Amino acid sequence: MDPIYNPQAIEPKWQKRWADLKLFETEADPARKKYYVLEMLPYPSGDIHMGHVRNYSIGDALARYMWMKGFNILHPIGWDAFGLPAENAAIKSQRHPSEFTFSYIDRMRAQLQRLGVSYDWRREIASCVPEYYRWNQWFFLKMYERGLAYRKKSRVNWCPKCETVLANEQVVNGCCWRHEDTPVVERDLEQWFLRITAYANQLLDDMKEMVRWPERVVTMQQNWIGRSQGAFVDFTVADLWKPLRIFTTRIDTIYGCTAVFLAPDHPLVDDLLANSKEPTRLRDEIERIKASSVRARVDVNLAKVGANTGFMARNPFNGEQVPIWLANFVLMEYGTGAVMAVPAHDNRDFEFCTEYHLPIKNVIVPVGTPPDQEASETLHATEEYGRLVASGPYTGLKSEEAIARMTRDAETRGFGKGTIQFRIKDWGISRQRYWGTPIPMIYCDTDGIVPVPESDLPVLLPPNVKLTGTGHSPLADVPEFVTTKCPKCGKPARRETDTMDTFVDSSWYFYRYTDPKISTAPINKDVVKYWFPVDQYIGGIEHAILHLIYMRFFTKFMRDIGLVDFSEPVARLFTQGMVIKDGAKMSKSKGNVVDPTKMFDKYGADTTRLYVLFAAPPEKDLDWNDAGVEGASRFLGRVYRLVAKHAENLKGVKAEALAQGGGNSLTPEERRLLRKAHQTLRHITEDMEERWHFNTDISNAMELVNELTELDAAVEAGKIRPAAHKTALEFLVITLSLFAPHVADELWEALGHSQPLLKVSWPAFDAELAAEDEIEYPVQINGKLRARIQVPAGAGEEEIRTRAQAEEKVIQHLNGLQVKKIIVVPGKLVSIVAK
RNA sequence: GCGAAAGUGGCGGAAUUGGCAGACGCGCCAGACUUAGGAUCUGGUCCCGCAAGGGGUGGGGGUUCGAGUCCCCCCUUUCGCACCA
Repeated sequence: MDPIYNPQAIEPKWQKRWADLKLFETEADPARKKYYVLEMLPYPSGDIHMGHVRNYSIGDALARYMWMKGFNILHPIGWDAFGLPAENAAIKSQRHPSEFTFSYIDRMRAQLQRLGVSYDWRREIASCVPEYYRWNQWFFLKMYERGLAYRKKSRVNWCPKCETVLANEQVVNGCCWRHEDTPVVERDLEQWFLRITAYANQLLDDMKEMVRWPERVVTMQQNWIGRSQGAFVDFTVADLWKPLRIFTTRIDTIYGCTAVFLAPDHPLVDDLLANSKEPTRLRDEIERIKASSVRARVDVNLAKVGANTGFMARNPFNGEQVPIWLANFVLMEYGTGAVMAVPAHDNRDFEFCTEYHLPIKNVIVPVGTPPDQEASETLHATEEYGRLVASGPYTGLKSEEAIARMTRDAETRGFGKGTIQFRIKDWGISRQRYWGTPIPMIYCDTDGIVPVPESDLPVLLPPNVKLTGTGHSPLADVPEFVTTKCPKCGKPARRETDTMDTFVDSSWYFYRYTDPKISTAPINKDVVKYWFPVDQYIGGIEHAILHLIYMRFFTKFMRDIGLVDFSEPVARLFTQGMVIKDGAKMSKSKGNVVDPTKMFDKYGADTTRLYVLFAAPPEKDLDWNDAGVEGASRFLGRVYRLVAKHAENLKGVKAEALAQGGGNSLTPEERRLLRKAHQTLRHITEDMEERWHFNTDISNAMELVNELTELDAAVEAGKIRPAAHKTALEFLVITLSLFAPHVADELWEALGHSQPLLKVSWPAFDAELAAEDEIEYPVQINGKLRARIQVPAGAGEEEIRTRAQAEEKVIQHLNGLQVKKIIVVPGKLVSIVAK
């Protein structure tokens, strides 16, 4: 073997060997236990970045471990290939987005293959091919059949840079998720929506199955879905005899209601205007409030602004009339767009009512409050539950009781009902762009909206299209696409020209991997049954409430149409940290990008992977440091030389012979080396099962290398026999194969093996060999470390105590003191309390 | 404002259940080999102190024989949500 570590020769050699052996190709096999490792599929942007390297290195370490543990592994990769960047590049260069996309895929595939990840490349998918996206259309039609896809005109988020609509999930701090400094503007557009709200309750309830998901992600999804239980109550607009429905979660405070607040765009506002005695003033006020309303907000701490409409509303519980105000903080999109103002028990209402000198009426007191203190002055809102006062027949009830009873009474008396409101909205999927899945719908003057028949799928994206990026659907400019026949009446009709949000593509792609070529259905049910659920999904936290909620929604829908028989697709989720350099996320605009391929050229893929896993635990952000890569490179060089030096001699040696000897016949040096080897194996085995602190796994491997280096003289002196030496070296190579697989296979071969490491079973560590035979006990006196004693591992507490007291330094420090207590913690330390 | 996570040497980080703080690596210092070193190897490296010893995990308090770890208060950073009635 080459005496010098040369990754540029080793890595291509093994990548070719693995491919020739079809090492990573797997099939469903009901006789074997399966394990599905999934990493989030990349967008083909042109080049892989360090985030990809990190993601796939984590996944590969796990996949290779599970492989060696004997599982049948599904480990696929594909391309999230539709989307705006390719379209924007196409506009600039007047070429077709598919040119960019496919050439980028080729380039990134080559880069990924250099990384040497254990993918079954036969299963590669790209979402931009008709064989894939026709099933997006199929899912859409199935949803349409069931009333889960629908079209409506609504106010939508529009990104002026993307020139398209965004889903709520794609709006971040009022700005576009892809353009963080571009505020989203509102437009009223006819849009297609997927009724994710129909699954809101299930999306919440099924979280009980997501026990192996990061709590953070579960919480974020809970907040996003935002379920809240409350009641509608119908007030009446006094002069108009019109009902005005409000939503509240605190019906128990309704006797403290001193006003009703309307969103400025509430439908009743037009009525009020028409009947107002001072319409001019009111119209001005409305404009003013709209301008400062929550929806148009740029500032985070928006001041409360409002205006009195001059109208009154009647509270159905007590018949009181309260003024109707417009308020800038009331959202039309949530509840009913109208709220009752209870300034004594809601902070926002309090702030508003104080500002506009509206009365404040206290109706809740803490449960133990004596009667004479009930009428204390209100200086701030108290939002806690308590006991009702001044609340007619409900006075004296506790909040919980009152909520139940008042909701029931509102129902029986016909002016309200209990309800559950969600914060999550339906998923707007129409995009006014070209490079996406055409929405398979047809508009006919006679028959209205008509779905494309399933047999006519796919609706193909026309290849010849002029891309201008001017904010209307490019497909509308392609007459041969737009013009079609109505499937019902056969008369000329027009096709829908919007395309789907690309998050539709990624909502079910991981099912497709199990049988990527099937042409009769989106998925092969039987194969899905074998491979699912995904055992481990790995990706960035940024998808916590985008992709990761959409894919759950899709799975529930797939279950309801009989494609799958479970409700949650992913058993365990891992969210990796970002890759940071110089205190900021790597990005072209900041100029702090480290190009992985440059690292491959300079150090090799193994070193790059090893460094990325070593520099930080995988869930934390990773601070990139060029000097650290040098360290990883040096380490692999050291390992290589260590094995290369002895490989020739050890080739024919059998490793197992000594390891099974129970330790008795070993020389002290052998004992020491094998102890370290088994300790390392123990640490890494246990860590792979649960913790995944690859950084400490690698540091353990480094310690083993240090031990091997220190004991090298003993090897040469014959104090360590070849079998023991080889065992230690093999453990090192096996554990390294999870993180640096190419060099590991090279060394494994040099040690005389013909099968690659993936075919080797993960060895079991020997707890006896890993155990220390002497333990060093620190001895503390009054909490201060005073001495260390060596005690045989089997020693009892009494012996440890005696030895500690006999220690010279201990005697010195106890001089003149009286021992009160001696605490012996077996395996840990001795603590002496003295006065 | 609400919620979550975090704060440990010059740097990345380790300490899995309350038990020797700083593993491992980077950097730095010294030495060896060398024509040379940005290769390789060896030793050193939390702070104060010659030493004995003392101090030390954002700050302050507490529980405990013993606290980076548990409890209370405060500060800082990052992330998520942000008028959701």
